[in-house]
Amino acid sequence: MPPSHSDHQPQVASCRVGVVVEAPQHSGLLGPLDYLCPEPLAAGTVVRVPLGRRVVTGVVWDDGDTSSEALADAQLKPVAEVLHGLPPLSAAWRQLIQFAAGYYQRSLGEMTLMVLPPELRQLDETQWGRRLKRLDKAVAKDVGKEDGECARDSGSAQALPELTEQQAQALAALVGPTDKPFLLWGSTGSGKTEVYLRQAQRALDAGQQVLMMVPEINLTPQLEERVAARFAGRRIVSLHSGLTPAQRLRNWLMAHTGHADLVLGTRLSVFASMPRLGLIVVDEEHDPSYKQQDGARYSARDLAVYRARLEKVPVVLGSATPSLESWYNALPTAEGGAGRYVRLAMPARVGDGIMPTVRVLDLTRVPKPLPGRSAPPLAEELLQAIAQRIERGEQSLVLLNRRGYAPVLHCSDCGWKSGCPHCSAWRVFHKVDRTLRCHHCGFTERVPQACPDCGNQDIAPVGRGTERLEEQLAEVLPQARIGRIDADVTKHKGALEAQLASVHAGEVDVLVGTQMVAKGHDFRRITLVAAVNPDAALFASDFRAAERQFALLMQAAGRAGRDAQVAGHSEMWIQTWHPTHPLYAALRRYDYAAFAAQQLREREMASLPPYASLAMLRAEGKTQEAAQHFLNRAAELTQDLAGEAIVLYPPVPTPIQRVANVERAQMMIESANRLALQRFLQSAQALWLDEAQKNRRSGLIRWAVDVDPLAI
DNA sequence: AGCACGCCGACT
DNA sequence: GTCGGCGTGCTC
Repeated sequence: MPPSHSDHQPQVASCRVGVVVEAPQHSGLLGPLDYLCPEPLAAGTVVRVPLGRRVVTGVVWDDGDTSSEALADAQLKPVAEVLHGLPPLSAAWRQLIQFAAGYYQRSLGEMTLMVLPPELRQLDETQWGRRLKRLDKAVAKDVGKEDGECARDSGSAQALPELTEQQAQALAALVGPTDKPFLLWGSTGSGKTEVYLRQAQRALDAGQQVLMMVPEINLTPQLEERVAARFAGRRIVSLHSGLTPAQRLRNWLMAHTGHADLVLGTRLSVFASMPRLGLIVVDEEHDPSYKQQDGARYSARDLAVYRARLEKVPVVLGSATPSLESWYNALPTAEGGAGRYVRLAMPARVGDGIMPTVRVLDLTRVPKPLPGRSAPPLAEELLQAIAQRIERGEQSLVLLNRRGYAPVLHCSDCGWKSGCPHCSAWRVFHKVDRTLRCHHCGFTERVPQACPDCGNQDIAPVGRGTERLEEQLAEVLPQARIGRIDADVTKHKGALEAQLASVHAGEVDVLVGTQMVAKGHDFRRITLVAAVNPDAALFASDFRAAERQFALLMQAAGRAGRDAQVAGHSEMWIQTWHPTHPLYAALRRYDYAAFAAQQLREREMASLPPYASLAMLRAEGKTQEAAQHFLNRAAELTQDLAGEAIVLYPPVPTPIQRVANVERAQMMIESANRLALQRFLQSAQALWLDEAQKNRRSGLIRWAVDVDPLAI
């Protein structure tokens, strides 16, 4: 570049700063880039800097001229703008990002910019100034209102619910002298939320901020309301991807400037900048949505634990069915666990509510339908139980984890099936709008009148989803008012709320739904929950399938009978071909500990998490060969590096091999030693990067490392 | 990732 | 003769 003397640097620009800018791992821009500035800038300052022909947002990472001076001052460009009025991001925040970037194998720049509000990345200095002014005004107005209306001694107005013995014990332990993370293991309805709220109150009273994380914000409106009601005098902001860019920036700034006392958010909120952080809560810590599934694949739960240790604040992980990782960490060493967390158990339901009786319905003993008659949608016995509920004016919840009418259409003449032309998957028949839809790439067509291959008019749906179950139930239970909740219903704005309201108002007798209804919502009048087809998870190739299914069924059971009057005759039905499976045996007794112990034994024998660490090298290519070739080369190149401590498994196609005409393959990497795996990935990355470059011509499209993968 | 430069086919 | 395809390479 020409040695231009821009008017930004009238004298000698004496200082050098390292600035982190957005650039992916493969760009070769790994660490901070050096820029010149007229006066020193504090680390954490947000700046705009020239990068190539553009000006981008970046964060000052180191203020000293500690960075390698490979480039002379003359080769450096000056910082373009400083976002004045934005307090620098703290050292702790930067360390969290640095750790996350290293652990999940992404560039520092990508990680940093990814977790800042998207809006902040767009603004230049003048736009930023205007925003800041508007925000200051809003804060001033709010604060005035607050001081005028409610005294700061929040909580005095409302009567707090009385604590159970178990809650009191858990709360006593939470002030105990330990810096270990807490695992709050409390069954559904045991009052975990009350413990969070009391502990949050303590932090707020001490002038600290609270970070409360939930899996999906739209599934937990009830928690949001409770938090808002309890801390009416405090400023509470939410942080999730459903906000508009302006709201997201505003709420992020409220947290960053310390104006917000409590941040309630999804996984991305683990990166919220909070100068007075005093407590982190991770509700439903086992939930898979804490793991980001694309880009930088971080686990917000694991980062919450890291952040708590970093900032020396307590962290509470809560669940009725903890992830086996957390469970193992909380298991005392005497019981074969790691003893790294403190386990707080709350087994009893509040208000004497008991869990519904589990009834395992053995499908092998259900008589076959008479010739010419079709089988009923549910076993006769279960249908009768539902009919009884309807007579008594009670509600039933029927769970089927598959939306649409039927998962596939089939031609009985020529054998044609409704495959997706772009994916290795069937297109699902949706009867409501007469479409065939691919649930992986979204490809949608009107359902054909006749078989596209042979013209046969008689193409039939095979299997069933929630739409069909709803229809079939309406036929056999003509007296019932039937409702349905799944992703197809809720994609229309407000539909979920409307449907939930009608359930609560008692306008629905039988609610059909996918797993999304099993999470979070309280249904006071449901006294029967039925899992129609829970067996698939028992024999899935994914080693975590059983763990997920157990959590889901426990959660589903918790939907029933939360009122003591009805809890006595509440039931949880399991329709299964494998009635003696240990998963159902444990579920019968709601014995998570026994289930976990059995799973841990299997994991230990198979060298799987939590006894081993995993990473997955994933590749996408124009052909399956291209994807696998890269993985094979990647393995060859790093075989020596791997040595004894790291096991590289042969590359295989992913469970759904082709999505949107892209072929996918993956290679599992395993080690008994987490640190060794980290070091390996770190060194391997450079070699893979180079190899990937060479593979582009032969059809490699993308590749990425997934550390601690959830699904394999 | 952007966004250049750069060298080969079908249009005003 | 130019507009534009996306292959290769760089950004303090």
